Amino acid sequence: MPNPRVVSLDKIKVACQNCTLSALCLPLGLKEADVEKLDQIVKRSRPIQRGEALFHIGDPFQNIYAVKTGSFKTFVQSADGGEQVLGFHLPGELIGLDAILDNQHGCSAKALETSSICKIPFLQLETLATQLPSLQHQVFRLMSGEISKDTNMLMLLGNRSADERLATFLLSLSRRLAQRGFSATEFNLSMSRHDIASYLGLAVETVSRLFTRMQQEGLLQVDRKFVRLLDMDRLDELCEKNPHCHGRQLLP
Amino acid sequence: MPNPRVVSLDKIKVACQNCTLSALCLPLGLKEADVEKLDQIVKRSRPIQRGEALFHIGDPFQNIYAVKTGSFKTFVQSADGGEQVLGFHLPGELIGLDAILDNQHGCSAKALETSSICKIPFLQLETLATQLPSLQHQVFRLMSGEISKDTNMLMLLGNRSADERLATFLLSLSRRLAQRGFSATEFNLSMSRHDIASYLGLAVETVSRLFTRMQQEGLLQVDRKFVRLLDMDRLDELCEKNPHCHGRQLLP
DNA sequence: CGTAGCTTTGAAGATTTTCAACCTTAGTGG
DNA sequence: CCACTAAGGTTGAAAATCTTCAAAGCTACG
Repeated sequence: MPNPRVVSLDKIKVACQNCTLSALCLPLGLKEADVEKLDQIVKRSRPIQRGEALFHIGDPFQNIYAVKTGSFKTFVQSADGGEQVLGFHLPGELIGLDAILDNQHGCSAKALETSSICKIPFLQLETLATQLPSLQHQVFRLMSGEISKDTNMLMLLGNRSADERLATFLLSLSRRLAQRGFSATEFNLSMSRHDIASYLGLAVETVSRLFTRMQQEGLLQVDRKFVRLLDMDRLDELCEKNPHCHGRQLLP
Repeated sequence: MPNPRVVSLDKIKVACQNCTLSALCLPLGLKEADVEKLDQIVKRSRPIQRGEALFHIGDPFQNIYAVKTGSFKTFVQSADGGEQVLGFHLPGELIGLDAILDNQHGCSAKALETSSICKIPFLQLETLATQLPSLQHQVFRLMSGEISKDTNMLMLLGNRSADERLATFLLSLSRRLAQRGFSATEFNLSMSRHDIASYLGLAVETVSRLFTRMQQEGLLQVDRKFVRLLDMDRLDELCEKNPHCHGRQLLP
């Protein structure tokens, strides 16, 4: 049995643990030697406690962040102190890519639980990307993926009923967690009902009622933060409904 | 009076007419010599007729497009043949940045009127960006801007009433047209009511009623495709409402 | 153990959608 | 040149979803 410490593959594994690889390189593209160079500019960071801010809206833009463990929400404050949640960020996902244009953050980011991140100085990343075409390509891809993600969200909010929104949200979480090796059917919601409601453009009460009803209908099981998806097929059906039909005939 | 043909600035102007500069370089950043190089990879294109497709969903990704004149919509087809509109693209704006990740287009694009575009081969743009750090930076900025744009849209759809959505939509058009030197208060809606409704996540009838009511209230004047914004202040107020109050008390 | 905060539940109210019909516009062909 | 047709737009009334308001239940944490 070979000692894993001596093979160069191990370096990739190390980088992966730092989430450098998982976030920036996972969709293939980077050579091993390049991963090493990338790893050198990534800053480690102490754990971030639940409720602690990663950055605030208006902060000067310097780093992008890759979630290593835990989860974050991004949001903007409304006039009366309320929050509009813009997104949730799970392990392996990036935060801060929207700040490049204005050179300052357009939203705030806060930890939903004790989390750890990798800090990537954007200027250094740019410089390195100039030297490594495959890295440049990778960053383009990542940003493109971010745009696609938002586009999908637009479709979700644009023309879908509350049921479809919640189902889509849960399946999105499921898929993203499964991608990281977590269970696709059982997980904890690190965000509050309030956060979910804000994100989906619904009232808190509506989200609460939906959870209750979906449980009664056997679609899922929910206990406080814990969720178990029971009928993935029917949940899928809810998501695939035609935007213009609102899927209202689906439920009794 | 100097002959504009001989000064090198003219090259920028030429590029600008091709929309290379306006889309890719306008937010400063590129040196004159670099603009010239960029201009060399941009392909001109014949006019595109109303209803003609720029690309279809699933098409292999090769170019990004900059709108020179006219306008486009991006959309996805739903199960029953309906459309979900994802965005409208005015002169100077880019189309196709969401296709990099999957290497194929995730939506279709169609001309809303007779339009012209610049075709930018993405592979060549990437290669050039490797050589020109300022161009690389510029592309990062553009993509970041695209993410911000979507984020704003999420906020719009997430928690706002129909009035606020339409007001925000109209002011967004106004601002973007003004940026290109068009009138900020009078313009033609190249898209149908159906497109607007789909984009804003509303029923066609609701959009129609809103136009009628806003006209009655003196906010604007509307005749078929033509719109004149009369009370920008009150329209602004509609947009700035707190997401959680829904601004419903604003209207009688 | 008690309080604060989050979640759930109920009923009333409101905005928006749906359904249906009518009107207008643009384009076509006799 | 006019009538005709199809598509898009407008309007009205009923239905429905979702929100708001109100209150109670539960959990967690000091």
